[in-house]
Amino acid sequence: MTRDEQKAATRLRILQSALNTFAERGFEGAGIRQIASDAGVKHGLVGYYFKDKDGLWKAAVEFLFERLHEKMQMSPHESELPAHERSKIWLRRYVRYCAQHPAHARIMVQESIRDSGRLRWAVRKFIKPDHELLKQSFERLVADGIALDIPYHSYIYMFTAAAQSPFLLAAEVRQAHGINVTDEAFIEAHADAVHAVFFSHWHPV
Amino acid sequence: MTRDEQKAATRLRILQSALNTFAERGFEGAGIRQIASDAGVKHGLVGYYFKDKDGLWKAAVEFLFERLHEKMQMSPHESELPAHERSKIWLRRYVRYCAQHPAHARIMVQESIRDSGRLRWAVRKFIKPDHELLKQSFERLVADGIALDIPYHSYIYMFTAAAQSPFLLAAEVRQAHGINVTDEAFIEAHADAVHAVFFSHWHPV
DNA sequence: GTCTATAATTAGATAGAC
DNA sequence: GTCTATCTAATTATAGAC
Repeated sequence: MTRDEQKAATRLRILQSALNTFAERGFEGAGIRQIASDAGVKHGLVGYYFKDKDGLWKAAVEFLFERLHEKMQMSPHESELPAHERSKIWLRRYVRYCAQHPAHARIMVQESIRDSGRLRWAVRKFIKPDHELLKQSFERLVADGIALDIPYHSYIYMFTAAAQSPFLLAAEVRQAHGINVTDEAFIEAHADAVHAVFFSHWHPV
Repeated sequence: MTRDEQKAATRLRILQSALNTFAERGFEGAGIRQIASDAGVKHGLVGYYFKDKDGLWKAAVEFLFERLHEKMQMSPHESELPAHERSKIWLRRYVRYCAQHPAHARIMVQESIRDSGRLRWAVRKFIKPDHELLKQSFERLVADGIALDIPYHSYIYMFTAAAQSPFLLAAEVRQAHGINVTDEAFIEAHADAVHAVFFSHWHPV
């Protein structure tokens, strides 16, 4: 491994550790010492890579959204499918993403509760652009009679919350219902359930 | 005011302050000094009323669920309405509760992310019993063809998340969409949207 | 009941050794 | 690049004054 690769690897280990810790304990609850220790480095090194706690948080969130965009990308083939097929594929992919990367929703939900400068940064850089795209997709689905004609902001927040919820709250689901939400069977069943609620109004003839 | 009333009033001020602070910053992020100062007392007094931070959190959560149960109670008259009317009333009442008391979802969501001993306590004492009742109601609605026949745990988490979401994430909704979710018009519109998505499958003849 | 004072930890940030 | 040492500030909890 070259020096640059070593450096990138160390940076990434800190970042992954930060993702988990911010997700589990929120910004204020997360400790730089804990994050560093989980990554196998000393706390002083975090400052070298990310300047301060804010910088670390922003880098972690940047990582999350870039990965989300990668994972949600449609292939050229898929992009040409009819709208109801496309949204079905998109939905399953999103539910699967929520199941595999629960830290994303955990970090963003906690920060959206907090109303911080960090949230303002994330809204401008990621949330607003993403919601703008979602709005356009949603409006096409409404025009095609696939999605219900309700206010798009209610739709966006209901849909994403419904898809994320069991994975966001995995600990509660396990304790209250004995369900392991990382089971493949549960993920599939939940994706089906989200589809039934949000898209079953439209039945192709 | 009698001594006992004074005492109860002071306890309540601390409790309210704790609700807001735990909601905004999570358990670890919340500071007893901040809570005490917002309540107009010195931090030492918190220990007198609630022993320690854990005791304060549990008292706050107890307060939340007792208020929820009060507010969601059906009148004898309402209890005799047909199922689809009853669920409609229940839904609007729940959305309104989420709008008026966002601290409830904010505290519980953050704690359900954390997987703590506090969560175990809340699951046993409040969440499991509540979900058991929800399950029974849901199964009746499915039998009557009012609710979709999907796994009840997916239904519970989707429904509650969809109802709570814009109020849970009020800061994000305001920053990203310029919407004040405490507006009466928004609350009504969101309740309509939740109803359309989760109950419009059934049309009375 | 309420506050003051303090003990024991812990936090984030940074300067400097290697 | 990585770590050690340290500074300052903030934390929870509690003992004791009033």
